[in-house]
Amino acid sequence: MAKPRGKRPVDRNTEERILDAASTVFVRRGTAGARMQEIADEAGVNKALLHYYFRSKSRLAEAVFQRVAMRLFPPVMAVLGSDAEIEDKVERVIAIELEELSRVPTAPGYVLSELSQHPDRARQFIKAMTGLAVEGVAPAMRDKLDRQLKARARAGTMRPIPAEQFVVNLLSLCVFPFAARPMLSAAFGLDERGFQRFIDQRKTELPAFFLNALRP
Amino acid sequence: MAKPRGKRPVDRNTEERILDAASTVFVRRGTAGARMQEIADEAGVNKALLHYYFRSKSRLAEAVFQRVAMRLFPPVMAVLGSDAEIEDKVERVIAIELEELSRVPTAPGYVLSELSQHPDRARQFIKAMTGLAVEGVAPAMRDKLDRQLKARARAGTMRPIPAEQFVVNLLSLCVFPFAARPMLSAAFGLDERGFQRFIDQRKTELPAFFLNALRP
DNA sequence: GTCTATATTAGGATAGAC
DNA sequence: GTCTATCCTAATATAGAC
Repeated sequence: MAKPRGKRPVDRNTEERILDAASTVFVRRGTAGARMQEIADEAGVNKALLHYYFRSKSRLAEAVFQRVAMRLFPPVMAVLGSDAEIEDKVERVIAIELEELSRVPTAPGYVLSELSQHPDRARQFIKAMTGLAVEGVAPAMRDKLDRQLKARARAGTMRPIPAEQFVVNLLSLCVFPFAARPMLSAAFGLDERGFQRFIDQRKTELPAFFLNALRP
Repeated sequence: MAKPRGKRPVDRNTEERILDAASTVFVRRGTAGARMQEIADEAGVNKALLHYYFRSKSRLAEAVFQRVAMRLFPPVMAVLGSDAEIEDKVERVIAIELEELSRVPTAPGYVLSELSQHPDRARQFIKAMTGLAVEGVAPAMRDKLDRQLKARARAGTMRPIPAEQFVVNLLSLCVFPFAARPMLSAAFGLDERGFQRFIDQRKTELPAFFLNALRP
């Protein structure tokens, strides 16, 4: 419940600033490693204010996770659930993801670690995203895709593949390199620029790879 | 400094048991979220003993990360760097990874989160794995693969693809589903059995998908 | 090598002034 | 709404007996 509802415009601003700061710090340190003090410093306010707005660290953590995840998943879901052709979807998802993740390259690591230590966040998020029960956007998207893929397979213009595998393959190829970035950089001897070049190369390589994999 | 070197056989056993317990707890809670007390309980020993063997939590965390990563990566590296044909490598890596990760499905989440919060672990690990400098196993494997892929592309029996992209694609497709397991389970409504069925399906689907993607 | 007991600090949370 | 000061538990770490 809770959250104060002040009248002054300052309120929203401060709450926003805190949320921004918290996102930065939680993504950097992980939820358990994050310190309320560091968040306060980052936001330029006092520790006590964090509790004033969010009551506890765990509530703040929840708000941050929702926010980060909300910026990551819905755009992809929208494309996958749209009426576009499969080839279009593949290209658009890859373009959107590599673009967005280049901007926040550490977000995947945070989201995945948060999920592995706090699996219930996944359910909460799916629920929050659909606004309804767990049965919502995700199954709708899956069914839509499933029909498309089956039709194309029947027409012989595409290798048959279950919709879930299709989605997971696509996301894997986009997200994993960012989540594993430190290991890849170390293994292949890439600095920051090198990694960015690797991702740029991937922007053209990945659609080609994926679409080729779908050929009948 | 360093680790005590007792004479009695008991020593090794206890140290092993602590390391086992620590792995379990660190993987479950993440490094920052893990508690020395919980590790001691899991190992059936006293807290003080952890410090006796590993001096501090951060040293223990380092040892655990090395151990978990060592069981995950080297087998794959070995296959990728071997003399086997590309098709063989693909099939073997997928088989090994899906098999091993089914046994420790939460390991990827731990390793990735550890990496994102502690990027230097990657360098340390690569260094430890090669036993030498950072230039070691990884580049050798990369070069080997690179030659194979280039030869096959020249012969027209395979679509050209940079070795790094090849490796990253292969690992992405194997590892990501485990790291993202809670989200996938929530999105697709899978329970534990459902997820296992999904992975079993993947054991045949993935080689087909990947090899198809490599066709010229 | 293993335990009990304790020191010490860190960090989340609250009280209360402004 | 925002700050300063403080409380209090939890958690790492050590001392010292056995």
